[in-house]
Amino acid sequence: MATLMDVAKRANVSKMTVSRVINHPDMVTNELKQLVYQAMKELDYRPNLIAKALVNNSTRIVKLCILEDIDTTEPYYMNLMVGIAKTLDLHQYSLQLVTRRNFDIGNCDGYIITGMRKEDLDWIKKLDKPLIMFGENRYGLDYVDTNNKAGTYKMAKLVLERGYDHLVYIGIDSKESFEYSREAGYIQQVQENQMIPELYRFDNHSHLAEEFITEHWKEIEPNTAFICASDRLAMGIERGISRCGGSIPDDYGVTGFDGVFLSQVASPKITTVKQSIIEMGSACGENLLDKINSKMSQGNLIFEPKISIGGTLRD
Amino acid sequence: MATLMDVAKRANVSKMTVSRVINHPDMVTNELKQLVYQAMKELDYRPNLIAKALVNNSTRIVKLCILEDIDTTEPYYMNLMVGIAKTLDLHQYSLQLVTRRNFDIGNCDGYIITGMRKEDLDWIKKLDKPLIMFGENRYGLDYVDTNNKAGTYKMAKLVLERGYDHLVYIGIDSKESFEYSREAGYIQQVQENQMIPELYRFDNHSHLAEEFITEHWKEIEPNTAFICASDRLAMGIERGISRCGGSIPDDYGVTGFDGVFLSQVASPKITTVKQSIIEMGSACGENLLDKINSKMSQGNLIFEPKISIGGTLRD
DNA sequence: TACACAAATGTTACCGATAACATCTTTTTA
DNA sequence: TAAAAAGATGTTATCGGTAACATTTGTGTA
Repeated sequence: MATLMDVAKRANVSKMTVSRVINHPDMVTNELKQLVYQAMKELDYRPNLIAKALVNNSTRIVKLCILEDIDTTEPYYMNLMVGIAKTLDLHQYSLQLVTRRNFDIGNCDGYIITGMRKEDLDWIKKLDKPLIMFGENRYGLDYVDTNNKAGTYKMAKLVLERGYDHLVYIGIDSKESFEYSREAGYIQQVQENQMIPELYRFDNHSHLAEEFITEHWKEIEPNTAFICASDRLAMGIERGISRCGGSIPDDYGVTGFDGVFLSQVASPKITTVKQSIIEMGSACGENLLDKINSKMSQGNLIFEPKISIGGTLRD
Repeated sequence: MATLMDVAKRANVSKMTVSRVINHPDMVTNELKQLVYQAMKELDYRPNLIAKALVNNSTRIVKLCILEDIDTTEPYYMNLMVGIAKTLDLHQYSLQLVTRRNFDIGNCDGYIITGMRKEDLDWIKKLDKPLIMFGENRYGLDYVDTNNKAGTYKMAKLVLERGYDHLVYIGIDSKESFEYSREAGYIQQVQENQMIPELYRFDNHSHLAEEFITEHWKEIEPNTAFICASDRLAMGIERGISRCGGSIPDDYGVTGFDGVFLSQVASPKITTVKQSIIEMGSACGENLLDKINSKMSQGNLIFEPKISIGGTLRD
């Protein structure tokens, strides 16, 4: 691998001139610049990032802390990582994955954190490097997220337009901020239409939603739609209705939230609030790198979700 | 952040002594070692990995090349990454994710590659750093994988024991090595029982398997079991049978392969050949790091799969 | 023409670690 | 007991870059 020195010798200039051609090209005459470019090309020169990092006292590492249990989780995070990695690679940063099992925070230039619980706030606040949260929070930490409230608000609207006259919300039984926002979107839409909200909450497992349906099947009138806080729950609801002999989408509607994977595998495909996780991941990375290079980026980045049409709502 | 120098001053020794305490502790007297340890503790010293990397002319970066399309993929790769990342972090390496969109190979100490196609062989052979493939291959590249053949072989055996007398294999329509191996396992088991193999192949999408069932329902006799090459296909088969009014597991059996996520979400849960991807990822990382430090590890690492019992086979 | 000042390039020191060699101390051996 | 060998520690150079300062060259002005 060619070094600065090799290029310098070949171009008959000093190392600094080469370094300047790269970092401050306006301080070098065109003549020398050409020589240097030529030499760089001939030697296929690539700067040594490690050496650069050493002088800058940086690590070129970003830690991605996924604090939720990954084992049972949707491909959601995979997409997130792909998005983040894409940006980081572009700027020649690399990634370290931190999980609760694997809890090493140190030796990095910044953090992206997701799935935090309240008790994590302590150590997070102590971090002395730039950080950005993935997922809304109410602790004043900068974050990137979907506009959760708008997602369910829009979806509920769509469901009403499709003529279902009974809207039930199936939520995730958790105190996280995103859940409150999703509930709020549903509630607002329903109230604007002079209807009474009806909410149920479960752990995020399809079979719980399925059981809910089968156990309450007698009480569930046709023309009801279920607005679910996740595709997983939606899948359970869908399966429950099918099992009880209900007809989707004619008599019952179902909608999900995420649009990463499950909504596609379900049958019929779930009409869902689609988050473009890859894009959000990229933005997240971009944002963090800006902070690291103190281009003063701060505040939140909210993405408007889109509705992805499947076969669980009638036309 | 404290440096070697700081520790050295505090302990009243030279930098080299401190360095030796860390890397060649047997060359330093106990007395000095204690002093140095003390100083390190007081200053909370952590070696600067970047500086270390510079002298070793290494990057401490491993590239994970996922050459398959990730967008539509199961959480499989997420688990893989978690496994790899776990090991790498332990050894203070970090990860860069390479995809086809994002194709930067360079500046790293080694590669883990998965999802390669035949045409990738060219550039892969040219890589001048240690590499290990995730997933079996027949190009002589070292790999880590499940014992695919044993997986379907065992599964077919189990299915026979459970009394199904007609075994159909539902494969993935691809020329990859793992698929051939899975087919081979099924075929061998079936032939050992004087039965005639019956194989179908589809792209790895649940709805294709589902359609297959609904379209051929008349021809499918009760007491048939479907050995599928993936959980996705199994899910489709399962749904197709349910839709046609068939009873699982009483009249029909279904088995999958992977056990990462879908098998859990399906209903009933799929009896599947479970791969412990996280473990395999760790092993993969470990193996690569050994190669990097030229502890001469080479050859393949084959994991014996386990059968994970769901509700798609009768007792 | 000479001097001041700006622009272009080169030199040196440094980032934080380690290897190789140098020096000093202790032990072994004849 | 002196010389050689072994053991413990320190010094220097180095990895590949960049910042800060030093030097050279060129230009404008009196």
